[in-house]
Amino acid sequence: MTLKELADRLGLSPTTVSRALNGYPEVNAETRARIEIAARDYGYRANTMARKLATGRSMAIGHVIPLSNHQMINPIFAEFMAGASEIYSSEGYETLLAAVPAANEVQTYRELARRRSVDGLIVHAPRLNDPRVDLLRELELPFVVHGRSVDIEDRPVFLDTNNRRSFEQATTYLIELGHTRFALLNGMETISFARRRRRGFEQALQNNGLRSDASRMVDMEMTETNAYDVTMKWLNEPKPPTAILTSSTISALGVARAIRDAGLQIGDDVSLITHDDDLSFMRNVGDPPPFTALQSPIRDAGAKCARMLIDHIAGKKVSSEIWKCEFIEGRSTGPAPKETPA
Amino acid sequence: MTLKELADRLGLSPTTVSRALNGYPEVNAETRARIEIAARDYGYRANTMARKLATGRSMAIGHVIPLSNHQMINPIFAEFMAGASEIYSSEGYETLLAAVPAANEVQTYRELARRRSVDGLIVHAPRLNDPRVDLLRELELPFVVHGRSVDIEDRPVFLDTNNRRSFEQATTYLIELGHTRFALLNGMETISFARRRRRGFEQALQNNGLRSDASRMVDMEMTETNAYDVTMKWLNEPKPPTAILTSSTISALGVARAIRDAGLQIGDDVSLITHDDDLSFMRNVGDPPPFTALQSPIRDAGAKCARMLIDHIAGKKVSSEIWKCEFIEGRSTGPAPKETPA
DNA sequence: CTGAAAGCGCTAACAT
DNA sequence: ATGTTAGCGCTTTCAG
Repeated sequence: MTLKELADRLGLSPTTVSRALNGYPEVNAETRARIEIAARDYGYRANTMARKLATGRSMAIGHVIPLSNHQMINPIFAEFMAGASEIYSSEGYETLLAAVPAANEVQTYRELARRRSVDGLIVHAPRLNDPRVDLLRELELPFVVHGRSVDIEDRPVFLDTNNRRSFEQATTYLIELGHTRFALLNGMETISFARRRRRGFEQALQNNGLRSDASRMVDMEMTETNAYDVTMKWLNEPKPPTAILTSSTISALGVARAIRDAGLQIGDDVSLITHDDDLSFMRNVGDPPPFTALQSPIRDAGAKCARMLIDHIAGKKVSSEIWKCEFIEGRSTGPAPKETPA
Repeated sequence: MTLKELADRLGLSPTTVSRALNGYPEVNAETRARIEIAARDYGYRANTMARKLATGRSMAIGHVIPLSNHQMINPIFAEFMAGASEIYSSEGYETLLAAVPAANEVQTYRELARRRSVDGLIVHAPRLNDPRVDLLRELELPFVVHGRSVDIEDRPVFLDTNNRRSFEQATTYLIELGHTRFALLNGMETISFARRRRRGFEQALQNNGLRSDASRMVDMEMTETNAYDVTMKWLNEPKPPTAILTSSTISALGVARAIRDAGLQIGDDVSLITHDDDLSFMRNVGDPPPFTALQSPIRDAGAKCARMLIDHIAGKKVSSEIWKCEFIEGRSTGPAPKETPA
C-alpha cells in the first residue's frame, strides 16, 4: 500500500493524504479523520526510505562503539542503549549501531556524515580533549555527550553524573566511620569521569585534615584481576588501607576477593564502596546489596540523552544536566577497626 | 557531491558512473578507472537513502530486543551484537537496533516489515514453538536464529552451541572425579537451550548408573539471588550435592557465595561448573578462571550469524551450524570429598 | 482547504 | 560500452 494507492481509494490527492497523516494544520478536520481511518484500515505505513529521501532526514540516531579485541562491551553501554533506543522508537527514530574496530572510529563518523545515515549521535565515554567533539562539529552533525568534556572551552551539550561530589560524599562517610587509611582504585584517568572522582576523593580527605597518598591512588583498566592484584599488594604493605573506594563493581569484586584471600573480613577489617552504574550487579547480585555503592541509573540516562538529542536536532534549546548518584548502604562498610599493635 | 554532478564533471551519464562504481561488468576498464579516481578525489559517496529507495533494499539488519523493566540487558547480547555489527559494517549493511517493551515485540516486527526498514533479522533466544518464526515467515523477512527451535518441523536456519553434549561432557567429568550427588541449576526451560542442557546432564548420570533427582534440578531466571537461595536450600538438606552445574556465570556467582556462606570450600567440598558465553565474567574476572566452565565464543557467534544472514538474503544456500563449547578447567572443581559419617 | 507538479539521488530497463 | 528514460514513494513549493 503506497501513498498514491491510498489517495486513489479515497479520491484525494497524495498531497492531501500526506499532509493529513503528517499532522499539517491546513487539512479539513473531516477529511483528516477520513484519511486516518482509511490509513489504519489498510494498514498503511509510509515507506521510510522514500520519506527519508524526500525530507533529507534519516530519522535515525547513531551510536558508534569502538571495538577492542580484548575487552568486552561494557554491560553499562547495553543498558544505556536500551534506555535510549526505547525513546527513539517512540519518537519515530531508528537506532543505528556501528560497532567498529577502534582504529576505524573517525572514518566511521565521516562515512555516517557523508552518506547522511543519521540525524545525530551520542558520544560515549568522552576522553580528555576528545577529538570526536571537534570532528562532529566539523561534520555539522548534532550530538549529545554522555559524560563531560570539561577541558573543551565551548562545551557541547552533555549529561553527566556528579562524580566529584559522589566520591567526596562516599569518602566523607568513611571518614565519619573513623577510617584514616584510604585507597582509591580508579578507572583510567584518560576518561574524564575518573579524574573527577579522584578530585572528590582527595577533597574529602583534605577537608578532614587527611593526606592523600599517591601510592594508594591507582588508575587502571577496571578488570577484576587488576583490582585483585593492586589490593593484594596494598594489604601486604605495612599500615594497609582500611577503606577502599573503587570505580566499578567489577573491580569491587576483585577487591573483595583479595580481602577474603588475605584472611580479612569485608566491612569489619576493610570497608569498601563502589561506584555502580545502576547496575549490572547490584540489581541481580543480592539483596541487601553486597556493596555499599554510589548508583546512577544508566537506563534513565540513556533515555534522557535520547530526549536531549531529539530536541537538539529539532532546534530546541537544550541545556546540559548533571545528575547525582544515589548512595546505598550495603554490607561492605563498617567502623574503622581498632588498631592492633603489630 | 551527487552522482549527477560527478557525471557532469566527467562528461559521462549518471548511468555509466553508477555502473562503474557498483562494479557492473559492462564498463570500459579505462572509463571505470577514470571514474573511480574522480570519485575518490571528490570524496563522492552515494546517498544511501536514494540508493535504498531505488533498489528497494534497506541495507540494514534488524535486531529486536524485548525490554523488561526488571532485568538488565544480557551482556552476552551486547557481545553478540558487537560481533554481528562489525560484519554488517564491513559488508555495507547497517545495524538497526530496536529495544522495545516486551509487549510491543510482535508489533515492532510488523512495523519493520511494513516500512521495509530492514532486509533481514536475527532472532535471539528462541523459545519453544517461538511465534517469531512463523511471524517472520509470514512477513517474508529473511532471518537467522541464534539458538535452536527443535520443535518446529520446518526448521529455520540457525546457529547454536551443542548444549546437550557440553553438559553431558561436564557432568561426566565430575562423575569421573568421583561425585555422585549432583544438582543442576538451569535457565528457564521455556528457552530451548535450557532443555537441551538438562538432557545432557541427565544423560551423563544415566550412562553412569546414577539417578537424577528432580528436586535437584531447577530451572529459573538466572540471577545471583535466585541461585544463592536455591543452593543454600540444597546445602542445608541431608546429603547435599557435592557437584553443581549451572547455566550462567551470574548464577555461578550466587552458588559460590552460598557455598562460602555455608562454611564450605569451593572445589574442595563442592565442585562447580558453569556454562559461560565467552564471557562477560570469565574474561575479566580472574586468571586462571575462578570457575571451571563451558565456554562458547559469543562474539564469533554474532559474526557468524551475520554472515549467514547476509548470504541468506543474497539467496545463497545456507546451512545451520552447531558449535561446540570449549571446556576450561578452573579452580572450582576437585575430587569428590570423602564421606564424613555425620 | 486541496491539487498539480517538481523534485530528492539513485538504479535499471530499454535502447543505441 | 554508453546514454535515455522512467521510475522508487514520498514531501513540498506553488497555484488555485
